[in-house]
Amino acid sequence: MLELRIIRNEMERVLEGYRKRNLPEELLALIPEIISLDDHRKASQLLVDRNLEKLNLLSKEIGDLFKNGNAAEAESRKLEVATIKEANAQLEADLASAKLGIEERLLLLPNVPYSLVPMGSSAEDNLVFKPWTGNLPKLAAGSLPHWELAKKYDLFDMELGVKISGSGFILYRNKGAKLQRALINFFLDEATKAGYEEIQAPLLVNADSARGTGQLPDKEGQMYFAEKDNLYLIPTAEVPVTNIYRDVILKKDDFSIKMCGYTPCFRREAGSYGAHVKGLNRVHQFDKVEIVRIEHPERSYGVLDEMLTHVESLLGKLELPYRILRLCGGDMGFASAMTYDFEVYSAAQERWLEVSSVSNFETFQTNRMKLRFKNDKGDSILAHTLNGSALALARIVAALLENHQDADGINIPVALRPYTGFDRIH
RNA sequence: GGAGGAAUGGCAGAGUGGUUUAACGCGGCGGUCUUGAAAACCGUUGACUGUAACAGGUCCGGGGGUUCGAAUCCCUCUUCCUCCGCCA
Repeated sequence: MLELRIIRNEMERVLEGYRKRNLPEELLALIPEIISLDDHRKASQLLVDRNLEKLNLLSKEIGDLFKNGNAAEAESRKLEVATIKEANAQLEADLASAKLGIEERLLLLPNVPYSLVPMGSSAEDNLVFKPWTGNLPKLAAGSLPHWELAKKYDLFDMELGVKISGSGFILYRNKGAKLQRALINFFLDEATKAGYEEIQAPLLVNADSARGTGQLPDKEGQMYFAEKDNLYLIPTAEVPVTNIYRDVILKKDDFSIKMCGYTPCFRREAGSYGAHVKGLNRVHQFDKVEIVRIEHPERSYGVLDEMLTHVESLLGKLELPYRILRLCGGDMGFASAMTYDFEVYSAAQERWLEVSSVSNFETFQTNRMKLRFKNDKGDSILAHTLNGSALALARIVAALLENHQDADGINIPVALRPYTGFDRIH
């Protein structure tokens, strides 16, 4: 949730940022409404507080009067109290509705894009921040897309996924299952080497956690929900891992906080059926190792670059051609201030697949989570949060299978061989 | 699932209706002393809101209620502990 402080103090930057997102007029119109509601809130608060002060004083007087045996005088003060309370009830209702109005509107406003974010309305306008400079793999005639390779080498089964659960659920088997496990371990080990603490977090979370990282109310329809227990299946490890620090005040030397976690991710992907959902390209359940950082605001963009380097090294070791996009305002997620997407080239499909998204949320999550640190002056300052996939499995598997195939098998990248225990699928 | 108990500041722990403006202690911070440190002694010590700065207001697990007045009484929810049952 965007800080009210930013709206009040940095209006220029907010408006400039929202132009990059092509924010519709009706949302821009919320900004002056929020400011006037907040003025109203302050005024009401002042009046309410003054009345409360009077009530506090009167209560003390009444206590003293009773002690001194002056019951008559005490009773007359009680009448005074009743009058003030009645007047205050209306003011308090007024105050509550102003607060609610501010909250409702703030929840509708996305994060303000960082200065480097390009203007744009769709994926077309994303900046290719780091193009692939090598040659794209050219596959021999007869090369197969990953869903055909899966059948040929018995790696995963989509029909069984449908039978057991429904469309979009995959059953991995044999070397397909082992490849999954190998990738997860590889990614976790690489993150550990880079200094990230490994976390195993709950896969179901409560509404407070989903709200903390911004999935609620914005993406409610994208999450599976266990109604009986009021728990959401996580769409990413970001949710449970970041929420470790909900309602926490850090000391300044608690930085840097670096955590990673492997979890399955559950996404309903409502309304996204279409041409590009074949095979592993878009599924309801996939595995992902996520890296999460909690940082001092002055360092967060340096850390974002550091995270890019980490993801790059993973893709390099997997011998996959990749490029990095800096997302334009219109294509960025609601909560993000700047996002880089990593795409790997899927040679048989001849298209780029998004395999990682690395974002700086600045204070958008911490404002809602109340995650702060103490500066030298003793003020509580909101920390910055960042996270990124390092990496997401299903599409990586698709690209690995397609790019490393030859006529009668698939080669496993050297870095992964200690983890798979085999060099080749054939 | 059943029966009982509990939840107070960073930690520990008093407080059962009116100097609680939350005791005492530990820890933290500052100081005295010391070549330096420890010990000892003295002082200080949370969050939110609000103000130019004061003032003021809110917060004793969450929410609601009783009362002139609630950490304290009532209702409700959540979490933890003990015992029983079930169980990977």
